[in-house]
Amino acid sequence: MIRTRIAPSPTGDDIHIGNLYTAYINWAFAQKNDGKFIVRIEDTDRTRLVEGAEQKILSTLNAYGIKPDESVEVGGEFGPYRQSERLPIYKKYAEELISKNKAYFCICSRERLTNVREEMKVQKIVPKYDKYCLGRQDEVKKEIEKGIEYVVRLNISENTEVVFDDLIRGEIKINTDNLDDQVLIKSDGFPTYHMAVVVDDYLMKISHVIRAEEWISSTPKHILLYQAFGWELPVFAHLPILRNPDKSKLSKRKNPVWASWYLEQGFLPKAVLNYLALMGWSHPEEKEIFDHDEFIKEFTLERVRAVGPVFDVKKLEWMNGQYIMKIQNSKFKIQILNFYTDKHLDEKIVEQSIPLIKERIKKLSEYWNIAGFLFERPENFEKDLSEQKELLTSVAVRLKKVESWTADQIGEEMQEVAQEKEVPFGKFFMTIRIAISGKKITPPLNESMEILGKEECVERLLGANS
RNA sequence: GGCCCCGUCGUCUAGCGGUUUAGGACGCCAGGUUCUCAUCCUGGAGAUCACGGGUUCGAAUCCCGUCGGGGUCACCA
Repeated sequence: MIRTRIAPSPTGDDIHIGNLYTAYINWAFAQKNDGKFIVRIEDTDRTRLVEGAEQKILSTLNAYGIKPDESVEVGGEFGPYRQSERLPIYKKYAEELISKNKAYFCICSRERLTNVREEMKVQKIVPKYDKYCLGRQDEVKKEIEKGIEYVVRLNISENTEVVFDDLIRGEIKINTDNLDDQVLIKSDGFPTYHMAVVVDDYLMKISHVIRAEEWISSTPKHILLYQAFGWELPVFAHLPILRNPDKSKLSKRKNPVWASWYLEQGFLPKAVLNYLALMGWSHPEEKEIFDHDEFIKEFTLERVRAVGPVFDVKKLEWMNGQYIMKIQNSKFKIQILNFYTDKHLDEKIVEQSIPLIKERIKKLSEYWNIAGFLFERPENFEKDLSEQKELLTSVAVRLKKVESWTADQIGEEMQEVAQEKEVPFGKFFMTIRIAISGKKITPPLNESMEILGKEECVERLLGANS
C-alpha cells in the first residue's frame, strides 16, 4: 500500500506555495497508486506557533481541491494527526532508544553549547556537540532527578557512511562525521522535527517520503533513527525547491509565497496546480495543459528533474488565461460573482459580459478593470472629449432612434454617422469608446453598448465630459 | 567554510551515444486579421548544451576536474 503525506507546520500565515507543490505531487502519486494521502500537522515548535495557521492551511488545501484521505479533519486509523497530541508516543520511543544506548540525556547549557561550537569553528572542524554528557550519564540522571532541564540526544557513531537511494537523485552518501548528535526531545518535552517525523512516518506506515530538497541533509539523521529502532526505511524522493528569479529559495521577501494569495489574485486552483506540475516535471508528450486525471496517469517520480526551477508568474498568468478561455460560461459567471461578492454585481450583466471578456483577462482580478464600466458610469476619461461634444451629440441623437438595440444595428448606425461626419473609423470609435467606458481599452464596443442599453448609452454620450 | 544537490535559449523544459543545422512552451520582436485591447494565424531573434580534459569511429548525452548556482550545518521545521 502506497502511503504519502505532507507535514505542514502552522508557523506562518498560510501554506507556502512550495508546500502546495509538494502536496500536489504527494497527492497525485498516492492517487496514481491507489494509495492514501495524509496531512499531518507538525506543531512541535511552540515558540513559532501561529494562531489560526493550521485552519488556514487546511482550508487553502481544500480550496485547491487537494483532499487528504487522513488528517486532523477527516480522521483516520493512524491518528491523532496533530503531533502536539502524540507526546506520550514520542516519549515512549525516546525511552526505548535510551534503554538501547542509542540515545542519551544531555543537560549542557546553551552557553556551553555555543562555546563548544565556536571553539570548533575556530579550529575549522565541523561544529557539533562534543558528547560531553554521554560520558557522565549517571551524574546527568541525578541532576535530572533534582529537576534540571534536559534534552535527549541521538548517539551518532563516528565515521560511518550513511547511504540512501533517492528516487529522483540516485545514491546519496554522507559521512556521520558531518552530523551532530541530534536533539530528539527538547527541554519542553516536545520532540524535534527529526524525532517526530521518523516516529510518525513509521507509525502511519508512510511508504514514500516525498519532500523538498532542503531535507536532503537531514535525511541521514532520519535513517540513523530508523536503524536505531530497527525499522524498515521508506522510499525517499527529494523534489527540487522552487526558486525566486535570482535562483534563491522561493521566499516571501522576493515573491508572493502564500498559496491563498494566488487565489485572491483570481488564479484558478487548477491552473496553479497545472503550472506547479510543470516545475521539474514534464509530460511525456510535452503537453503543457492537462487536468488532474491526466497528471495522475502520467506522473512518475523518475521523470522529475533535480534542478530548482524558477517560479515564473508570467507563465502562470498565461496558463490561467488558457484555463479561463476553456471554462464554461455559466461556471465562469459564478466564479466572477464569488470573486466580487462585495460589489454585488448584477448577475445578468455579468453573464452577458462573459463572452466579451473571456479572451481578454488572465485572472479574475482583471475583470473589474475591463468590465467595470458595464456596472458604473465612468468618472474619469482617459482622453479629453471636450472638443467632441458635437460629434457625441449627433451619435446620441442617431442612436435614440434605433429600434432594434443590437450590437450589429448599433455598429451600422455609428458607422453611418462616422461617414456622414467624415471622421475616420479609428478616431471615431475611440471617441465613442471613451465616452461610454472612460477607457481606451475595452471589450468590443457594439456589444458592450448593447448590454448597457439604449438609454444608458445615450445618456453617457451626452453627459461625457460635461 | 564543511557536507550535500544541481548546471540545455531570459524563464519552464524535450533530449537519455549517431534520425539534431539542439525541438517545444512562456516572454520578447515583426507582420496579418481588427473601430481599441485581447484572441487567432504567420514569421523572427534567442542555447558554441557552464568551462576544460578524457572515453568513443561518433557526446548535450558516459567519466574526471574546474568554475558557477542552490541547499544545509539550532532545544526551527
